[in-house]
Amino acid sequence: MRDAELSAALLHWYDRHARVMPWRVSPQDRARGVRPDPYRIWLSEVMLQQTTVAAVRDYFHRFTTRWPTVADLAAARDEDVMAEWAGLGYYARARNLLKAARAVVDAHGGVFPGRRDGLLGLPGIGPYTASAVAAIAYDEPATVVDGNVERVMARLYAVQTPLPAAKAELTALAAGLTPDLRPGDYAQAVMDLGATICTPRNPACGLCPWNHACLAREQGCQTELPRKMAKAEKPVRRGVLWLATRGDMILLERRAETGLLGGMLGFPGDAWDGRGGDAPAQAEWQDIGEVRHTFTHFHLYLTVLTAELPVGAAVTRGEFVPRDGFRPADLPTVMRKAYDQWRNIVPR
DNA sequence: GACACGTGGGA
DNA sequence: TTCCCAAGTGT
Repeated sequence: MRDAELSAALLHWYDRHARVMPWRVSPQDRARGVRPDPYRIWLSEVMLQQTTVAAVRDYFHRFTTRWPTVADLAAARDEDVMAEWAGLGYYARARNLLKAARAVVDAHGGVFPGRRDGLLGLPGIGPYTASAVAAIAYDEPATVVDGNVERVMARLYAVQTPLPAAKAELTALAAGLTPDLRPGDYAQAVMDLGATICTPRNPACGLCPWNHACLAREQGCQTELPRKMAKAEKPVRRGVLWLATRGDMILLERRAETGLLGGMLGFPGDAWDGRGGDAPAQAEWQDIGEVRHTFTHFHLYLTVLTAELPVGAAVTRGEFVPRDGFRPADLPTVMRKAYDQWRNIVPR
């Protein structure tokens, strides 16, 4: 099949099998002239970076309910946005989301750049997201290349080069298939194909609209593609978290703007590098057990220390807040694990 | 190119 | 339990 025939076959498949998502305009509605809201497309695409649709759904609903437009989001307080993002991970996304929203309001009059090149200039928008928003929201024939597309192209053309070296080749192959007609539907279609049919394990080749053109299937190597460079083993790191109370108050500390969990709320801790650190106060710290958490690039074993501080005690870090004035859900997951540990051991 | 950067779910 | 990974970006 020629490229144009492949694209047409995929769009035909998408017309019947498009997944329903809160931010998506169905191919049927789109054919009737319904346009997606660029704000919602952008927000969903940022949330979906390295994150599953299932994990994003509730966050997307809460964000769009609380901040229905980019102007609403631009006017939000940083701490509110970070709290709403808590648990979704990759917190630089939330920080960049706010920067981009404010840039759109301040520099673009509240209107998103209408082309891929303009979108690329916004914080948190890279090659993938710029293409996705341009294609889906503005029907620009931009080529989306995410993990799904890389996998689909590697199989369709039996590319044996391992990732990430194969990235440029896979991008070129994907670009060759991108149609001028319905590029927004096509972008979503090729990603849906990768997410539901051309899956990493056990691809459903029997249901694939491209199965007769697929070189990997012809060669029987589809489950081995795309090849990837072996990943380095995750090191183990250890550290402590100090969970202090004073009556009905609990000690919280806002983390530095950059780096791990940047900008998020948490409990004071050491640097988690085995070199120790300064406790927020002199006290008889009690060990209430270990919390385990795995980040992208290391395993973390945390010792949770707790103490009830007297009213006059000097506190050098963080801020006491009323326990009923903060929600554990505002914490990143590793901090929430420590909080849960404390709740289970020190009830009430 | 390499590495930092989260999380939860599935095999 | 452990590993892999899911609609990537910034440095």
